[in-house]
Amino acid sequence: METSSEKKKIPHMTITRLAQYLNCLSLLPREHYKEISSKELAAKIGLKPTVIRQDFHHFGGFGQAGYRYKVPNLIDGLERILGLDQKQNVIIVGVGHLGQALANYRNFEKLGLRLVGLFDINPRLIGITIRDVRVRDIDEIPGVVERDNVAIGIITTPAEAAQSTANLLAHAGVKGIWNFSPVNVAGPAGVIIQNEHLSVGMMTLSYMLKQSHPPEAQG
Amino acid sequence: METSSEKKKIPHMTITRLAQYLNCLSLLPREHYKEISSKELAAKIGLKPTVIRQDFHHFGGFGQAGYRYKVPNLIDGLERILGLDQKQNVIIVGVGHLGQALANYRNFEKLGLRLVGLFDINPRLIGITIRDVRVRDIDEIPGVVERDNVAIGIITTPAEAAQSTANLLAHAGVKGIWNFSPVNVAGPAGVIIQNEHLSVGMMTLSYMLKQSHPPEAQG
DNA sequence: TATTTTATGTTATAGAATTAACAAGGAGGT
DNA sequence: ACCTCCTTGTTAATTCTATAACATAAAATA
Repeated sequence: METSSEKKKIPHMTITRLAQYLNCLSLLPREHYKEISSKELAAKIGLKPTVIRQDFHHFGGFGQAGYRYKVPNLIDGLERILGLDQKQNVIIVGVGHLGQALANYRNFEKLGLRLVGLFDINPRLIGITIRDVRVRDIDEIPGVVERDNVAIGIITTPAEAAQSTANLLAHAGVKGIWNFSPVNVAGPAGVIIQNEHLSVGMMTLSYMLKQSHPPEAQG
Repeated sequence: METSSEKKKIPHMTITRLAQYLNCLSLLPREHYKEISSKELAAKIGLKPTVIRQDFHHFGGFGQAGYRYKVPNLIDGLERILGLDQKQNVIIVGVGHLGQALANYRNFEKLGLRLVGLFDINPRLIGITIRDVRVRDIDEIPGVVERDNVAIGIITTPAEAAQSTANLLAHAGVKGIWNFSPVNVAGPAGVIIQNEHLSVGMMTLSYMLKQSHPPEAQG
């Protein structure tokens, strides 16, 4: 039970973990896991059970003392918190390899997303169809966003075009931008921007590799 | 305990940010930015200058009081810390859309990576060439890893094949695994694993959208 | 040349997150 | 029915992180 007017600050790491929990739960066979304990879930992700319980506690908890968590109940609750219960229309701008990979991403439906548009500036790409969605010119973006009530724009353009694409999307009226280009893009207040940098993950892996496998036997 | 080397515990968030700094620095035009201040860099990423200085301080700092940071010097230092100065051979397992997107990723060279192998189980993919690299069957992985001294294996297989691929890679002798499949994979001690979940970024964006744009007058 | 400005390195404090410890409640066996 | 074992919700303590404040040092300016 949360008081309606009160907005407790949820740690950002908690949100990230909630997403991991949901991802993990949605992938396990339904028949074998009607229920799951914080201990079991923690083991699957590599965390301690207290982390999970503390995360859930921010939202009043999802179970009852003594019981284990009901998996469907847990999934529903997490989806509701993360806003995945509401279906959203999305478009992808930039139909290069990464754009095409995302367009073919099967888990989009699980995330409550419906791909309603693909856009590029390359005339050789305009007109082709991917998963029943035709590639159109980017100047059609404003119309599509308004007509189809597009909530999220995905940027998979080269770095040079990323910021202008973000501006175009924001001006067209999207509420969120998921940016896969190498550069950080900025937007007007009110537009949520998620910058996704693949290289960051690679660099952290590289760092950890260096830590565990030092290049030279150094004492 | 205290060893002569600088093996203090570096916060994980610091490493993530170092990667962002390097990514940002490497993308700005060299002629305009021979030097940069913590204030300027912070503004570009959306942080406070103190965060950057504190991060650098873990490694003794990269400048001198009064001077601004020399960009090339900064880049070199960050690359050295992150282990990007040492060139590493990598292979990609799973030549679906995402695998092909990564194989065409131009920034691989910047990360010190050299793609030396592509692998799949699909006979229709085996034999094709992407960026001068031929797709081979996965049973050739052990030989290639040993012969070409492959340090990192990238998993872009479906969820079902992810863990077995990780096992195969670990047994073949890779030191690190970069996993893009939806499931977390585990590995033996000594093998560093970086699980990259695209859905997590999407879910956090969805959450933030819900916070700023409440669905309807509900509750 | 003296002074102001700006910059980083360093240290100390406030704040946040993780971890541990405890309380409450149900299931299962004897 | 009683006892023991588990499990979650909650609170407290510890650890870690981010922020602010300060010291140091060079460049720009008058």
